[in-house]
Formats: sequence, C-alpha cells, structure tokens
Amino acid sequence: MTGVTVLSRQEQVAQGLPEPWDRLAPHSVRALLTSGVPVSCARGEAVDGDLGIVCDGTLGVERYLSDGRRVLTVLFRPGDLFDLRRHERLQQGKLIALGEVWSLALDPAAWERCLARFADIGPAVVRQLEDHAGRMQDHAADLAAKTPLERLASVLFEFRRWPGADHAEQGPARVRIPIMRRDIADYVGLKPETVSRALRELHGRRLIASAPDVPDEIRLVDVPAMRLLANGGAPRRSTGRSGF
Amino acid sequence: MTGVTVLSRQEQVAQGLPEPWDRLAPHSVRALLTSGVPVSCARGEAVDGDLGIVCDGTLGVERYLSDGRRVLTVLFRPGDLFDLRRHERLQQGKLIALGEVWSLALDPAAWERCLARFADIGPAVVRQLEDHAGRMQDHAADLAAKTPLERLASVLFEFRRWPGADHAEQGPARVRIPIMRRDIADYVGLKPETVSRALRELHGRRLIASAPDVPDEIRLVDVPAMRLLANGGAPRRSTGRSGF
DNA sequence: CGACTTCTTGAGGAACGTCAACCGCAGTGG
DNA sequence: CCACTGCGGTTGACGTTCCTCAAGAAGTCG
Repeated sequence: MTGVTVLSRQEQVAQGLPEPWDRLAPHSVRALLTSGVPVSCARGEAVDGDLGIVCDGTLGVERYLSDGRRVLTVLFRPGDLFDLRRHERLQQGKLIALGEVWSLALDPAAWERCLARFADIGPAVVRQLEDHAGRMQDHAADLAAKTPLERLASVLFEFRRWPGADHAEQGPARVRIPIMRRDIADYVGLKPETVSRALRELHGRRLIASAPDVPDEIRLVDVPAMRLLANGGAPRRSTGRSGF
Repeated sequence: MTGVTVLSRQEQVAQGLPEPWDRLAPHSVRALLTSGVPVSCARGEAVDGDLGIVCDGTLGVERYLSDGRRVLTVLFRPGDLFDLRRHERLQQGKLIALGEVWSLALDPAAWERCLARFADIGPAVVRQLEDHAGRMQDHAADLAAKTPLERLASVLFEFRRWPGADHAEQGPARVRIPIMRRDIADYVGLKPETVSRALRELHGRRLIASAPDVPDEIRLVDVPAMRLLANGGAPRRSTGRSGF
C-alpha cells in the first residue's frame, strides 16, 4: 500500500482536483503533480514540509498556549494549498494531521518554477488565498460572537462546503464530520463536552439527524433553520432586540 | 484642510511608509502613490472603494449577525493593504472607519499595471498577505481559548506591534488604544463592560498603568508578565495541568 | 480479557453577559 | 450662564451559561 497506490492516488487527484485547480490546463496540472511528492501522515503526526496541497483527509494548525490549552486555528481540507514557509520563525503553531491524511508536498524551488512557467497557476493560488482569508473571517465571527449551538451549525456548513470526494456519494443535505470531537472543540473554541451537548441539542430540535450506527454521518433535516442558526439567529437569551 | 493637506499627507506617507512598503525603490513608491487617490472617512462611515492602503487611523471589517450582534473580524492599521474585491459578493461584512481615517484608494486597473511594472511591489504584497494571515491566526487563537484578561493583553500587544507614527514619540512600553471600547469588545468577542473590567483588573495587578487624564495612553509596567498573560499564562481556574 | 482512547452524561460552580444606573464630557439652545 | 440631551465609559447586582470534574459507555488494540 505504498508505491503503486501513491501514483494511483495522484491520478485520482488529477481527475477530480477540486475548486481552483480544476480550471488548470492539463499540462499545468501535470507540472503541479510531478513537482510534488505524495506524503501520508497518521493522526497526530506533524506534517513535514511547509508547502503542499492536501489530497485527502484534514490537516490543522495546532497551537499550544503557555499553560497547555490547545487551539486549532486553521483547518485544511482536500484541495487546499498550505504554505507555512513564513510560519516557523513566527512560532505560529504546527501543522498536524487530524486523521489519515494524504498530501502532496511541494518543493519550494520547483513550486516557484511552476508558478513562473504556467500562467494559470498564479490566479488559482490567489483564489485559494482569498477563499482562505474569507474562511478565516467567518471563523473569527463564529468565535467572537456565537453560542455553541451556532458555532456547531456554522462548522457543519463549513464541513459541507468543503470540496472533496465525500460530496459525490451523499446527498447535498448530508455532512460527514471529518475530525474528532476534541478537534472540533479546539477549533470552535469549546470543550468536547459542550460540543457533544450542542449536537445533542440540535438533534433534539429536529434540525439534524443521524443513524445510530454512524453518528458522524449527519443529515441536515431543516437546512433553512440551520442556516439561520449558523448566521446568528438565536441570541443568548432575552435581549433579542434585532434591528440595530 | 483638503487639497493641500492631502498632498502633504501623501508625501508624509511616502517618507515613513511602514513595514513592507519601505523597502520599495523610490519610483515604485511614487507609482503606488500616484496611482491612488487620498480619501478621508469619519468614524462609522463605510469606506468606498474595496482596494487601498491605510495611511492613518484604523479600519475594520464589520459584520452583523442576523439578530444584530456586531463583530469586527479584521482590523487594518496604517500601512496595511486592504483588498476586498472578492468580499462583497460573499456578504462578508463592510469596511468601516473606526475613527478619523485617511486612506489611499487604489484603482484596480492601475494597481494591476503597477504590479506588472514594478518587480518589487509583488513581494511586498505577498509579505503583507502573509503578515495578515498570521495576525488572523493569532486572533483566532485569542478568541478560541483565552480569558478576557488574556485577550486584552494580547490585543494591547497587537496595538503595539502595529507600525505607525505613534511609536516614534512614545517609549516602547507605551501603547495608545486607537479605537473605542465598543470596537475593542466587538473585536475580541467580549462586551464593553467586560473590556472595562479587564482593563481595571490589569491596572489592579500593576501590569499596566495610565495617567488619569489620558486613560487611552497605556504604559506596560511589567512587559514579561503581560507577555506571559497574552500567551495564555493564566488558565481559567484550577486544572493548570500544563505539559500536555 | 484488560488497558486505552473517544465520546457521552451528569452535577456543581465560576465567569461573563445582561440589565440598570451613574459619571464626565461635548454639543446645543434657551 | 445653565439646563438639557446624547454618547462613551464605568460600576454594581444578578442570572444564565459553559467550563470543570468525575464517572460511565462504547469501541479498538495488545
């Protein structure tokens, strides 16, 4: 399950390359793929190499506060480009695998050559960065102002928006939770217990549902209500003085 | 206080252009400045134009949740490039002035020409984006895991790190709070009352001090302790089980 | 089977948000 | 000059919320 599978995985990625990369011309894609080496990581492992593209699984930037509290500041999903070359010397956390992860590690020099040679890669990268900035802003809004329930709803939509193989098989209202509760908690700024309770509450309100044997396969029962909730439809308690 | 001051302000900016722009060759700077038109905004006003450089004051991306809660997801300080061209159609908030603000609005077409013509501007922009991404990650970590006290300490350092004219006059351990309490609160995910109490607590612990007549001019009395606090040195209560 | 991890559930308490009131200041108009 | 108004900031009392702690359920691996 190493050499050959790796290649087939590259091909597979080339086929259904998500979001910005799918607009690349065939030779750009080929150059991108041959300039990188496939790497696999087990859960918890640090990803070596600070430049690459996620092929499968979820990566996260992990940061520990002085007293041990853990935070996940960013998540990377299949198709995402991660570039942490300026990261290390800023002590801004470590990139780790939040599950079984396949990624395409890029050699910086080769990457620059690739950028210089193929005109369509540059815009794709810019688009990536802009998307990323947008997600970070959404995330900041979640963390700054939302209740646990709202954060959970929001993060479920975030999971759903992510491109990836999952989407094809399941209906549009289905979401597979790709990471552990603890990682969700560290990402949305809650404790695992609270995440658990919030999901329970969403079930209780008939907003989501899941088969008992696959609790991580969630169906969004009431999408509009979930969307409203994710956008801040449920204030903390009283004082729902909307309108100003 | 319009036509002439504007020009002089441009010159002034060109002189002490902060962080990434100061490394530009003189003609690059000149091109940058002549490609933009100076704009001033009063507090609360939306900034027209979605591409530009902040010259003086503080801008913020403001977002309202469905029920009226307000969040500031990003702050822009003098020297920062803001590019919200993809922002509008993603309904990701509005750029508003958090005080009296001078900025240099850039015409997208002219900007692209500038980018294409001067080789040193591109890297400066990339550096900007990377810095920005780093700050967003710091901010996410603040919001996700830190207590009000820690958030305040952190945001004070953020204010201090910002380049700007303020720095020259005051000592290195002095910070001027550039925005209102309410804006601080909406930025760090607290309520103004809590911000007030946290500042009071910092005073009480002899970590910061300020003259009674200028309460927004803060002196960092114990920088190491403040730094530790900003990095998460004070957990919520017990369970300070550091080390894992 | 036991050791371990992840997830869940429950009870209790600290903490931050909520609400209300007050202070100081600036602008306004009689 | 002073009352009036509005705004930003502060302080205090109170209550909900979410974290803490502990224990149990369910799955995995040796």
